[in-house]
Amino acid sequence: MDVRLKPRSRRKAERPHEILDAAFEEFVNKGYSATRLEDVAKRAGVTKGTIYFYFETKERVFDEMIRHVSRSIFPELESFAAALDGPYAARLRALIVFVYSRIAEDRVSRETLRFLISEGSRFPDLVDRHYDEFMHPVINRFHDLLQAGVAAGEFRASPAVKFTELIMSPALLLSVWSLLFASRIKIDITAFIYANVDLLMNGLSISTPRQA
Amino acid sequence: MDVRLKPRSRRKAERPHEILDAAFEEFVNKGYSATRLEDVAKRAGVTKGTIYFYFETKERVFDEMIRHVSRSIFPELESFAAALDGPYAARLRALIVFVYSRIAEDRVSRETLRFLISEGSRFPDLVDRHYDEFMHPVINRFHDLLQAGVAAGEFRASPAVKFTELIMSPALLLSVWSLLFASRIKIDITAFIYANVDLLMNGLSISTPRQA
Amino acid sequence: MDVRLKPRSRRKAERPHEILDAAFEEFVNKGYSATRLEDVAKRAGVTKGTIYFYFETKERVFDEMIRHVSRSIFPELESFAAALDGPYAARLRALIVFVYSRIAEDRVSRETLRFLISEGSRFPDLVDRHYDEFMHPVINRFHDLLQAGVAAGEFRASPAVKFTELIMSPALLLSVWSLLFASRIKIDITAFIYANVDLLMNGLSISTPRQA
Amino acid sequence: MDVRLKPRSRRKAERPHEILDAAFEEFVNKGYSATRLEDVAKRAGVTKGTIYFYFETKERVFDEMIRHVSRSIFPELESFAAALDGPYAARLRALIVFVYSRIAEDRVSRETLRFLISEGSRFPDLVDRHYDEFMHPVINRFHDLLQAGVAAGEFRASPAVKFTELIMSPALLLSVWSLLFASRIKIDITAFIYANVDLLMNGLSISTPRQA
DNA sequence: GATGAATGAGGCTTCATTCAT
DNA sequence: AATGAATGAAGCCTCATTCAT
Repeated sequence: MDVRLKPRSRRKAERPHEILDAAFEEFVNKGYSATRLEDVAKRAGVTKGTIYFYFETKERVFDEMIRHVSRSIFPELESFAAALDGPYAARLRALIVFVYSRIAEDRVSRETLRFLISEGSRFPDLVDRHYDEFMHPVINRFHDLLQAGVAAGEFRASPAVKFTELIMSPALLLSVWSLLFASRIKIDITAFIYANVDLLMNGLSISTPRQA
Repeated sequence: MDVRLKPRSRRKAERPHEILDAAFEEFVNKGYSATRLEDVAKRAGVTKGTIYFYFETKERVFDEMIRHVSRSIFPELESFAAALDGPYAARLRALIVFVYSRIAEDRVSRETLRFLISEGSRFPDLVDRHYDEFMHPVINRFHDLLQAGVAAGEFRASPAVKFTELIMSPALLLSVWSLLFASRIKIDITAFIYANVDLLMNGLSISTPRQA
Repeated sequence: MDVRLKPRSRRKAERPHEILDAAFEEFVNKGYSATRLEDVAKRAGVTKGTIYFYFETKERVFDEMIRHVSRSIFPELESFAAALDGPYAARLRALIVFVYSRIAEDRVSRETLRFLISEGSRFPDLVDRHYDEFMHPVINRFHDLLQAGVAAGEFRASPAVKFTELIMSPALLLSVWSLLFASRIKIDITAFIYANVDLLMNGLSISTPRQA
Repeated sequence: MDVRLKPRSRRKAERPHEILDAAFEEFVNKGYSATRLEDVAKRAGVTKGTIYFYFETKERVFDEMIRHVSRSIFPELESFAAALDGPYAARLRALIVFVYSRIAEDRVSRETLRFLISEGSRFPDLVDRHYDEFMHPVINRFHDLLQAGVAAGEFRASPAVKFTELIMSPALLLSVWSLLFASRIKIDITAFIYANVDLLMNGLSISTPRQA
């Protein structure tokens, strides 16, 4: 699909997105401060000036880039969680797999985590927003599910129910692992998830006779 | 030990350390690129020129700062692990608590993780080094312990034994949580660890009758 | 005359004037260099491109703006001066009042002086033109009047006759005062002119017995 | 005095002054906005960076440049005025000559006037300061002198006594004239001043029999 | 050893100007 | 005629680095 064939007006409407996509790649590579807007422009196939036609400052480019890319991470969490039925163990397993796919295996989500960690102090409301829009809802879904499972007598009333973050931690580890060692050490994700679920289900099962 | 009492020669010998400590704080606050050596100097109570007397470049300051601060994270891991005895459940619990204290609760370790995530692409051997010196040994110690526990018939032969990272993931989560939301949301660490251990021990116990 | 009622062709013919009027305001506010053509466009209710349809460069806009606004300053000087009659004191007074109204009290004239002073070195022939078209004729009219008054025995042959600029200087002061302190200190212009004329008439009167 | 012979420390102390002197020339030539700090640096024999070592911003350079050069305009006005004695006509003449020398004939004072007119809206407190420190004191001295002369029966109680600015206006005209036409039309300043004083003394003399 | 004045490359940002529509 | 997206030269400012003292 040759870019030159697109009508001018068509291209125009896409410019901001193209710039933000280019910005994502550059910011991922170098971090906020070390990224040169000129390089973003080059990657987007425009010149510096064009960026400033659409965005006021470099900070703004960063901020809107985050909004742009994180747009697609979790729109269906609620509907997915609501649609779950059957035994709670199966629901939990399904939700875990879903979260893995969105958090650990998705490059955008992973790199967004990197931005949060690297640039959080420079963009504090970025962090707030992500807590409110992503972390908190996920934690809540897990929490609801666990509590319902406990109420149904399917899960043990483990203290972990109050720390749902525990459930998510392996997915986060996979994310961080990817950010750090992706190019060095590969992890068999399917097997990892399987092990995760195995350990968790046993940990939540009610018939364990021994002490913690 | 009053600083003013130290003989001049003594103080001089500490200059580089003072600079690296100051560098740690500044790099933590702003990241590598956005940190000005002038601010490092100011915090260390010297002038820019002095930094260049001890270190060749800004990169060098960063690199040596990392070595300096991470020096103290894990010197006793091996001896600690070797000294463990008694039931494997108790050993595992002790090792987990130890790792929490070094990884999740220690500020230096936490911020080092931030550096790895933020500046990893700029300092690739930093990442390698940390994998070799910290990650890998910890994983190995857990792995050995779990295998021994399984061999002793105390732990179930869970697939998680092959993914020891799973065991560490809650501590990592706590670390990342701290890096992101420290100032916003507090977590009761003791209760968190307790929940973590509870879930894990149940997950590893042999008498669970049900499916994964 | 409602703007909306004007036929399109009529409005188009006025575009350049509207742009120049807008340019005047913007250049007054910020000076030549600091004025953005974009702001001129906005004020004129058009876009940047339109300005370039009518004017080749920013310099050209400035230059034509000056011609446009200074068009109206002095067309009637000659006829006004020619129409004067009666005693020379009365003629002089009338001419002074006329000049005040055109130089000191007229905003365009005042701001043109500001342009001459600020941007004179960038637009040298602007200065030449204004000297030839405004300064020189005014000085000449005063000069003729004073000489005629002296010849008629009404005015003293003061050396000031050769420095007619002296006569104009209070009006210039009022102009400059306005440019500088307008928003801060008010001057009662009528009283000022009265004092000016009083002093001048006494200075030119023949019957003064004492030395200068 | 070869610059290279000066000890480094000596030169260092002079740097800010040298920069401000260079800035004066550049700002005079091009105005605030069109002046490039790089040119100021070149003229001062330093590089861009050095300017920023001493001054925070371009605005600051301008502001301190004004303070620097206007430092010397009027320190002795009060003492000069206080030292006047003898007939009031002679005092007035002496004060006028003094003011001419400081306002009309001094290049720094003249160009400062240009700055006030050109950049006044960008540097409003510059205007305030100059009114308070220069305009107002001068006007007051003239006012005191005229009133004393009237009280002593030497001067006519002209309404001009209340508009002392009238007395100063020829000097201002000379200033403005210089700013505009210096390179084109020369004025014989001595003769101009003589004519000014002649006209003024006659205007203030008490024995004028005729009406204003 | 230590200072801090000086440098200059480099990045962010602005804006006069162009041009396809 | 008019638009407004796009360009790119240029200016302000920062800061790693150097070096005379």
